[in-house]
Amino acid sequence: MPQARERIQTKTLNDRWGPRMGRRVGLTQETVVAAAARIADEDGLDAVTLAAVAGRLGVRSPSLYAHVDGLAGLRRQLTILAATALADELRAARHRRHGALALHSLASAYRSFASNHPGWYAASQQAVPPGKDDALYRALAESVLPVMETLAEMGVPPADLLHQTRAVRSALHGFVSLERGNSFGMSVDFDESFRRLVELVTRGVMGTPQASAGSGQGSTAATRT
Amino acid sequence: MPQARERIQTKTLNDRWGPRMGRRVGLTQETVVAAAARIADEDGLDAVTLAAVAGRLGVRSPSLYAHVDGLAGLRRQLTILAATALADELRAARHRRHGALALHSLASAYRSFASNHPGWYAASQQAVPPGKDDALYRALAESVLPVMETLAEMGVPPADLLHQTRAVRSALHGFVSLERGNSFGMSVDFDESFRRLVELVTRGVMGTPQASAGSGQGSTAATRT
DNA sequence: ACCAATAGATTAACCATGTTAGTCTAAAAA
DNA sequence: TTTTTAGACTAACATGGTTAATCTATTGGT
Repeated sequence: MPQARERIQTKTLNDRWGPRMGRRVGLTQETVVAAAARIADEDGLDAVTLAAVAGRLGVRSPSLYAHVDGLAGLRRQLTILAATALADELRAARHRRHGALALHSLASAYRSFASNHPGWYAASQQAVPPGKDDALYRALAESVLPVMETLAEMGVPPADLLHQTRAVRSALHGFVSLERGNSFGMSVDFDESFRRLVELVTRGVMGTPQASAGSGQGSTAATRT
Repeated sequence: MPQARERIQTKTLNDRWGPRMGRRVGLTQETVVAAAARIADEDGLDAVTLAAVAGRLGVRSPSLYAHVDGLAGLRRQLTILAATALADELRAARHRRHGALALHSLASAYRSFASNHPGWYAASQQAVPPGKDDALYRALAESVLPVMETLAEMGVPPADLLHQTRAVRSALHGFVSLERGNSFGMSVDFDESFRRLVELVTRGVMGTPQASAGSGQGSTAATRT
């Protein structure tokens, strides 16, 4: 039986087969990133490891490399997904609202997103690696756009738009980041603090007494600020 | 030569001695944390690993356990060191200044600290683990105190102090975090943006039109807000 | 000066994670 | 049906954290 013998020979090199060695299990990039996203929200962004994702999908870690470019690639995809989700929420919050009300709604949605999806929020606010990565930058820009549009619609002059957008983002991200990081001692009245912060920022944005005649870009195309 | 033989025998159990096995090298907790601090600033907070610290000190990783409680303990110590350093800077910035000028100086020092010591800043703003850790909390509270004192001296009523302190911290941390994380697209005019943000916040804090008669704590003892 | 105890370094070993290389086979394509 | 390929796998290695057991220079007592 040369054939049987050969089979045995080839198998002996590698004879501890699982029940479905080589069985395709139907992973896609979306599946993998979705699993990572669930882990991020449930166990924190730091718990997003290839091992954990593979474990949840019933697969071994190296299998993920067929769908995702290692851990770095997976985290990048997760950032894109998270930024896109945040952008959607912010857009929806702004929908059909105007002026200060739009800004308040936006701020509220921002904080809620971080509360409902802490892992996604963390992913969406990760340090941006240098080098141009179009898809990543576009997704991040999308999440900033609603802020900029709201301010523009509130009458912030183009020359101030960039600075004011940065101010609003700073306030929102700062508060949410400190709150999520448990960095406010004494756990009282976070809601009230946030309400006041948003009002402070709203007043500051609507006042806009300084213009300094800078060169403002007229359009609000998807550009990161 | 029985003596020589015995030496050889005892050595054969373990014959790959480095040139100074067991030689005490004079490590202390301070030395170890200082090495970690240098690495944090030079290569980023994520580069602070036991292996890296040990490597810099010319020592093997397990040796660090005599001085520091594992990686978690090391990072905790680093946070304390960083928060203390930040507190010192903020205190100095406030020194002999009053009103809006004090706040501007404080804000400037805050941003400079993050710029000069990115690793320390990151360490000082880490998510705070739950459970009471007195030394850690005290160090973090120290770094917040100058903000609170400045606002109190500017005339913010006690009932508003906690909220306003949170607002200022949010704005500062948010801006610095986004700036450090390369999250502001188009690298123009960060200084101008920061200047405006600080002025916006200053106006908002000095206005303080809402008081809502909350129960303010009269003293500004070292309490985290 | 000697001796015992200790502090602080070491190696060894183990676990988890990321990654690459090579293998195998079910599924897709020819 | 045969061939090719995509997608799973094991094996092997690197890096990092951690514990245990060991050794010895230092320290402190006699």
